[in-house]
Amino acid sequence: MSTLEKIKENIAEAINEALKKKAVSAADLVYPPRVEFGDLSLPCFGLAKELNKTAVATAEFLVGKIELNDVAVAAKAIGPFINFTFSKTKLAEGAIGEILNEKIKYGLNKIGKNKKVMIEFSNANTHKEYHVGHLRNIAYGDAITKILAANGFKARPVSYINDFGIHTAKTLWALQNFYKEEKSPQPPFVKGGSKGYFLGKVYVRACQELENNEAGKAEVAQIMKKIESRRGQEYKLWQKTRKWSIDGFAKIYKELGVKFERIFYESEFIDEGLALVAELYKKEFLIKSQGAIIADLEKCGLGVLVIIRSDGTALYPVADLALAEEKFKKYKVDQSIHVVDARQSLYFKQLFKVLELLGFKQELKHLSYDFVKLPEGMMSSRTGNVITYEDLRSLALAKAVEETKKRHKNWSEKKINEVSDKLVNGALKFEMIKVGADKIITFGLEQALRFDGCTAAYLQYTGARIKSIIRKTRNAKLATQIKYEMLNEAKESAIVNKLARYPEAVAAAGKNYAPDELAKFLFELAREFNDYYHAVPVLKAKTEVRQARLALISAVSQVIKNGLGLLGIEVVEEM
RNA sequence: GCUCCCGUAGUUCAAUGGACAGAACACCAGACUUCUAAUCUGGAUAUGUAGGUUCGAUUCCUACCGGGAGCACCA
Repeated sequence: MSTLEKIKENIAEAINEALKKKAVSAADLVYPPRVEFGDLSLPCFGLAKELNKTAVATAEFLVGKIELNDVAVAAKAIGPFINFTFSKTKLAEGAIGEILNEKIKYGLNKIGKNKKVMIEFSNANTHKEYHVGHLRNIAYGDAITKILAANGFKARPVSYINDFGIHTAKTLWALQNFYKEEKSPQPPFVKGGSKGYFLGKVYVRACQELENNEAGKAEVAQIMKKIESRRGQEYKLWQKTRKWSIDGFAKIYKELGVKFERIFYESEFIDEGLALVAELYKKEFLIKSQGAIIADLEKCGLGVLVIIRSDGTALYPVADLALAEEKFKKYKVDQSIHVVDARQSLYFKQLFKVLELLGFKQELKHLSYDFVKLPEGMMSSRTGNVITYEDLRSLALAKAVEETKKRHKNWSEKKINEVSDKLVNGALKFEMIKVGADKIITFGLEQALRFDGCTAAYLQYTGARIKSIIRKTRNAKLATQIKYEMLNEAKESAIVNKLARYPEAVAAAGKNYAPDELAKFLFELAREFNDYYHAVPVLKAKTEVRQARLALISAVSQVIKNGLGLLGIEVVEEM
């Protein structure tokens, strides 16, 4: 339990003792909106009812009865609230001491109790573009994985790549029909693009060419059947191009520093899925309708889920059912989380209902988030109205390099690139994460490429400033006995309060599946530090004060590092 | 038509049912012989409408008005 949690427990206990019954818990204590009110507050509205008094009278009645201690040193009734004030020294000693002692482990908890959770995200398609929509998915999924792990879950990140859908046939069709002239083993690159990027362009072409082209659509269906049969030239081409996409994904994951424990492919599960579907069809769990095989979920208010097309080819749920079985039986997960865009809410309700009807008892969760659109309108792979990951990254990198060079004329190319890389990862991820999952992101390029305001760069910069100060102490060890009573600036106690709340921020982010809450928390902490930085000198202070301030800012640096880490963002020593 | 999501400042976003609705961007005015100015300080503007529940509603409920998404062979 963290310092602050212990304090809250103690206060709740003291209140209960004063009342001679268990009336409040630590969770009833809230943080006052203004510093003048104190450090912690009990709203007395609930108690007032129990005691049959007004809330104001309750606060006044109770405040004198509460026994204080050496941490909670004052209690004052202000209207219907009882406001507690902490000993600044004790809180600083507890919180900073804890941070400097636990380091990277500060803020972790055991709420998850080793529950095994598989988090599936970055479910991209081969033969299509990887764009900013996928970026939101991967940033969110990765942050959720790390946050759940910090909350004591056994979080297992996996990805499920759809390499066997009709889109692959469309891309191959266009490749064969419109890119034949390209005899070289290298595909006709869009300047600077990878092969995977190129396939994305081919897919767009395919969609355009197939519009109102019935003959073409029939050819695509033929190609799909050939791919499914896993024989012939088309299958070979499928294998080759599939690898282009997969290599492209691997490169992206490496750049972003996102790791998966396992990457599943639809093509691995399709046969198992088809067998499962055949069995379910035999048992009349699935039925034939209009030539297709469906799950009729009308009774549950979920419409119908088409599983096999009327031409006999498989749809998405086929492999998804087999994959779910694999997760539960082989990987023995307690919970399966699917990080997928909100537009697929109905699909997941249907899929989960089918799994439930099949008798699976494990927890299934569709962690949905809203989509990313462009100022000009919806993104669409089909029309090519997208910002691809590669384009975005190279723009961001150019900007980061430019900004870094401007400030550090003597840095080597290597150092500039290393720092720029971290800035780019931070900028891209933070931009996607800082917004609540239920908000549509209208992706503005200019805004995304900013390095000021509420951005990762601001946090990284704050960290770098602190590191710079610490370097100037020539890495002299912190005094073993820090005199925390030296931290008596108002700005210092604001920072200490914030630091002490970090473990709660981690728990809340996990409970609500909300990395944005953590992002906001870190931004606020950094803002408080930067304000302090301008107002209060560290290195110039007298020895004992300097030691205490160094301990404080080291703790800030540690918490920024820990928090950003949970968002998948690295800190930098200098920038 | 049915279902779901969202309406807060010029813009993009905050606010476990709590005290005076906060930031960022943009705009204006300031702060680098002083620990990194990718920073800081100061300045104006906002809860779609109408009801209800509550001591208290941006938050919960109902209706309406806007915007978006989904609803059988895309994923």
